[in-house]
Amino acid sequence: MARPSVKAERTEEILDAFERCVARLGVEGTTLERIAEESGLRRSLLRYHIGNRSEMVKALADRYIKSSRAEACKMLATMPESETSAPLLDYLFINIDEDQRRKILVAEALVSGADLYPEIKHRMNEWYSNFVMILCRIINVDYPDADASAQREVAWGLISLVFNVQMMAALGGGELVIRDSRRAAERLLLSLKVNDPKPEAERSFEGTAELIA
Amino acid sequence: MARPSVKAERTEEILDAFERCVARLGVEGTTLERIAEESGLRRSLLRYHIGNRSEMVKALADRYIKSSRAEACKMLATMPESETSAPLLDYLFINIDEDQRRKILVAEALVSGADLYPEIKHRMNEWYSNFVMILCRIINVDYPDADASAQREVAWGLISLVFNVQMMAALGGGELVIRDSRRAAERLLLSLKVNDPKPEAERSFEGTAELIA
DNA sequence: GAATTAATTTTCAAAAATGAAAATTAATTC
DNA sequence: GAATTAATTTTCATTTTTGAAAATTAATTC
Repeated sequence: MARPSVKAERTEEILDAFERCVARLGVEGTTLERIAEESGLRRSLLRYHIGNRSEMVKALADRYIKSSRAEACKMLATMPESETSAPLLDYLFINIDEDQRRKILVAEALVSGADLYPEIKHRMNEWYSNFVMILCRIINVDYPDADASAQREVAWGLISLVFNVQMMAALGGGELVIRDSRRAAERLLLSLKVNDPKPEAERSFEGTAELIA
Repeated sequence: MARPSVKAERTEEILDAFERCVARLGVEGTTLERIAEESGLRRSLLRYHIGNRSEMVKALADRYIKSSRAEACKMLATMPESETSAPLLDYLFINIDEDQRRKILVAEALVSGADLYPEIKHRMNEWYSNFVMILCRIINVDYPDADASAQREVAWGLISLVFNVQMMAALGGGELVIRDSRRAAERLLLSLKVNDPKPEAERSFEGTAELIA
C-alpha cells in the first residue's frame, strides 16, 4: 500500500556503526556526525530512524544487552557435558575475533559511561549479573563441589581479566597480555579444585570484619 | 621584581579538577568549561597556565604517571620484609579512599582514551609495565620460587581485578564486588604456592601452539 | 608611587555538534 | 499514472565548545 519500510535494517546498520565508533572512541567521544560517516548515511537519518542522542545511546545499550544475552546462551549451549574449563578459556581469550573484541570494548564503554546516562546503569548491572550467572553455571560443571561464593569470585575474576586484556590490547603488546590473562584465568579455575573444601589456608588473608556482608 | 608566580599551584589545582572530572566523565566527556567550573577558575586560566585541550590532556597524563610511580614506590617501601600478601591485598582492595579510587578510574580513562591521543599511548604502556614490575617485586617476597612469568601472570590478574572492581563500583553494589575481588586476588596469589614448581596439572588447559611467543 | 611582570577578567570569533522541520525522492497499491 | 506512505535529502537555527587576544587588575622592586 506504500513504500516498504527499511527501518529495521537501517536501525541495525546505524547501531553497528555506533558500536564500531564506541569501541574506539567511547560513548562521549562518538558524535552523531561520526556515526553517520561510519554508517554511510546522513545524520538526519539517525534521527529519523532512532531518535536524538540520548535515545541513540539507550537503543545501543538495549540492543547490546539482548544480543549479549543471546550470545552467552549460545555459548553455554556449545559447552560439553564435562571438562568445560578449557573450552571456556578458549572462548574467553583465544577464539576472539574482531567482532567479539569490539563487543567487549563496547561493554566497557557503556559501563564507564553509565554515570552520564542513568538509564543504562540498571541495564548494565543486569547484564553483568547475567554474565556472572552463566559463567558460574559453566564453572559448576567442572567444580560442582565448590560453593557458590567461590564460583562467583572466580567468575568475577574471569570477567575482570577478559575486560582488561581487551582494554590493554588497545595499547599494543597484545599477544603477551592475552597469554598471561589466559594463564591467570587458568589459575583461578584451578584454585577451585585445590582449595575445595576450603582449608584454613584460604582464609589466611581474610580482611577486617566490616567486609563480611 | 614583579608579581610572584602562582603557575605551579594553579597548574596543580587545574589538574586536580581535571582528574575529578575524568574519573566521572571520561576524557572525552570532560569539557574545558567543566574543568573550569570544577576548579573555580575561568576557562581562560586553563589556557594561560597549561594550554589548549590536547596540552591539557598531555599534562594530565604526565602528572599522573609521575605521581603514580612515586605512590607505587612509597607503597613498596611500606611493605614488610616477609608476609607481604595480606598487606598488598589490603592496599589494593581495602584501604582505598576517594583519592585512590579516583586515581584508578583516571588510569582506566587514560588507557581507554589513548586511541585519540597517541602521545598517551606510550606513556600509559610505560605506566602499566612499571606497575606490573612493582607488583612482581612484592609477590616475589612471599613466592620467591615461582618463576617470573608466573609472577607476571598473577600481577596482571591483580591489576585486572583492581581496575574492574572500581569500574563496576560505579554501577553500585560495591561492597560485594570488593569482597569477591579480594578473594579472587587471594586465589591468584595462593596459586603460586600450590603450583610451584609447576606440576603437569597447571599446563592441562594450555592453548594451541601459536600462542607461545 | 612608578615600573615591571604575572595573573585575571573580558570579549570576540570560529568551529563543532545537535535539534528540528521543510522539501524532495522513491517504492508500493489501486 | 494517481494516490499513498516511507525514506531521504536539504536547509536552517541554536547551543556548545574551543581558540585567541585585548583589557584590566594585582603584587612585587626600586
